[in-house]
Amino acid sequence: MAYTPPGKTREKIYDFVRERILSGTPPTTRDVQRAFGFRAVQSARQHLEKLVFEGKLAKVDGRSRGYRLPEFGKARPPQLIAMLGRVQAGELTEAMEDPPEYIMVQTRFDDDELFALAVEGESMLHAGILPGDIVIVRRQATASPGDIVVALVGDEATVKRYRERDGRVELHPENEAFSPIIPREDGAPFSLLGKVIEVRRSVE
Amino acid sequence: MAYTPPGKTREKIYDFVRERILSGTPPTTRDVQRAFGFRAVQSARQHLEKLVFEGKLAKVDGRSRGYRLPEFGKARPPQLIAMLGRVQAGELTEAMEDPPEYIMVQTRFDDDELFALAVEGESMLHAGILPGDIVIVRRQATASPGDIVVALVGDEATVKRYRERDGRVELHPENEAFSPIIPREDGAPFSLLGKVIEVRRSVE
DNA sequence: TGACATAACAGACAAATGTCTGTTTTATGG
DNA sequence: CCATAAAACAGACATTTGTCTGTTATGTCA
Repeated sequence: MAYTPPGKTREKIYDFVRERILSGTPPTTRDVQRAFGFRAVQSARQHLEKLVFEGKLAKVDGRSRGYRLPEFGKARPPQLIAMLGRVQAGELTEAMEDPPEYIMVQTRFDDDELFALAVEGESMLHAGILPGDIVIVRRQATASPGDIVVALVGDEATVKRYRERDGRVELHPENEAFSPIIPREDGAPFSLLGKVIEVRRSVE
Repeated sequence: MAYTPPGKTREKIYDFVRERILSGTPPTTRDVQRAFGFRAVQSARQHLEKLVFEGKLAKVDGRSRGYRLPEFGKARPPQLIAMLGRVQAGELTEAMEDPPEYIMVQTRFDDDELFALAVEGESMLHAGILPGDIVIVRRQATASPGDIVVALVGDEATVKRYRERDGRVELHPENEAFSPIIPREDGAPFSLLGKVIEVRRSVE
């Protein structure tokens, strides 16, 4: 390979490795060699080791594909959770849209405690939750007053603020145009699905 | 290893592999072997191959750590972008908090076009953007009317709705308590940093 | 020009890892 | 009980991959 100014090639190698790590698998030394047309493995290795020395990459010695992004060690590991959809027969079921949708999150919870849901109404407008927003929900059967929760009322999933009054559960919207739901009174079957722990909105 | 009912061990192996893939690196066949206490590599391999056959895992033949989550093929690859902070000398600089913070997103843009920012004021309350929210921003020097943008006014980064009136740029808050900013008039140096493409809020 | 640092190359060894063939154990159904 | 299927085991081989030692280019600076 032709000679390049100091650090120039190394930068490109860093970008390459970073990209590969993020897209699923760290490259091998020889992946890097081939990608940059080096005729010697050592050329790739030298750059990689220098990147580790500089702290730009982390590494697990001896293991194949042992390069990491140093940030990953400190950050929470990414989790892939399912987007749920329709409400059927009293239970949220996976929306069977053609490409099953997943969303990547980083929380302190187990990923099988979590699911995601698209918000449909405007009842939580003043809490900054708009129609089309995605809420990340942690499954739990109880909640504390003030929590934003997802509940199944009748066969509809709804996002509301959880309150208690005189020992009774109340689900409050945050929009004057809507009325609170007091589960026992209107007889519809009620169950708490979980608590909202994150809200996301795409505004492209 | 003791005999287990059909499929039981395989489920656990799937969970294990999935976890590993999400946390950065797919396991090797022998990683699985060791993790489950198999005395033969083939035991692990048999399960893994069957998972691939069932479509629960994807695989790159021959390569080390070749197992993948099939969903990853369809989804946008995850991107790690930096959380920016303070505004210094007219430019947004990386907040040097001890563990440099990164956030994982999945967009159709290049990750070096993107940065993230914590919202500070209440000026965009009615657009569903609250103090403490994280906005994902795409760097761009121009915007279309209606876009929510991040602009540098003076030495402060601010999130506003982009408008044009009589050919002049106006930055509108979405909260009656605040007034629009008309850049040229008040003399403060102004520059458009980018457009908000995603809003996130943690409500734990 | 010559010392020096970095980049790149050559070739090799050893460990890690994917893969294969065949056997043994355990549960299930007729 | 026997046939069958799945689970688990044994042992081995080939490729991939990490690592090492030493050498040759190419640019920088005094």
